[in-house]
Amino acid sequence: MTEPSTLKQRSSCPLASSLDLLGDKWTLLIVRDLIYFGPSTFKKFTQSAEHIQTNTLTDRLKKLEDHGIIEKRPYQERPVRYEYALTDKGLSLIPVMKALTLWGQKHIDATET
Amino acid sequence: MTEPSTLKQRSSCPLASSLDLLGDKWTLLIVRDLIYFGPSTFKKFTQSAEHIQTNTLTDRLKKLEDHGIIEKRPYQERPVRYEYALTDKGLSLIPVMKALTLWGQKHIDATET
DNA sequence: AAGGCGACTTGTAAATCGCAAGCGAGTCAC
DNA sequence: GTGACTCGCTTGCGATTTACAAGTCGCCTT
Repeated sequence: MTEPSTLKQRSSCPLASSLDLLGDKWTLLIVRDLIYFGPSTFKKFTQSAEHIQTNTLTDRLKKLEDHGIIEKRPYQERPVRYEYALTDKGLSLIPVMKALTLWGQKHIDATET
Repeated sequence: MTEPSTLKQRSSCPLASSLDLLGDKWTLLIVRDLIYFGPSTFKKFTQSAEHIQTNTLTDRLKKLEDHGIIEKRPYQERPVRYEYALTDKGLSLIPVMKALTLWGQKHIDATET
């Protein structure tokens, strides 16, 4: 058992605090998959176009779960299989995702919707 | 002279591409300072609450400039002093910042506006 | 009994980061 | 005209994080 991760906040600025939690190249991609395709498994995440590595995925899933953005639940027994799904807190990230997606479409070349 | 940085895109997803450019803990904080306080100098960036290191700052300023989000310009001669300011492309990040700031205010403790 | 699958864990090398220190051009005080 | 000071960086180095590859464990299928 690993201990739950606490958020190291660099300042009391809400933007900085958001970045402390979400500010990396992978976290929001996991959220994206959950928004677009619904609940997903460990395996499915690794098969998305960007090919996240398994150790990074483990780390991000744990962080997201520790902060109540996703929840992990078994969806079958024998064999136990898990899926990850967005919580309400996770769903509230949709506006953030939308803003970033729109900006990317408008300002970065070679993007498709 | 260092060569201009090109954007390494992991996929054609606009969200992923945005994260390729903006997805780290520092880049958007630089943009925040520019939005809140207007054009700023190298020194002033290092004095913000989160205390960015100078080598990281140099790297991010260059990246932002290379991608047309900020521009560097001398604001005085003798001695030459530089300031960094948002371009139109940079200003178009305001909705992204707003979304992230709102989310932080609502969902992360110990944040102040 | 052999092999496969899902969900991770481990090992290692490479890249990035934080922190401290130094540098070079220009200015000012004396 | 020499020493101190400021701004805008650059350099060195150890620590943390990441990428890539491989291995593990429990369960299931054949």
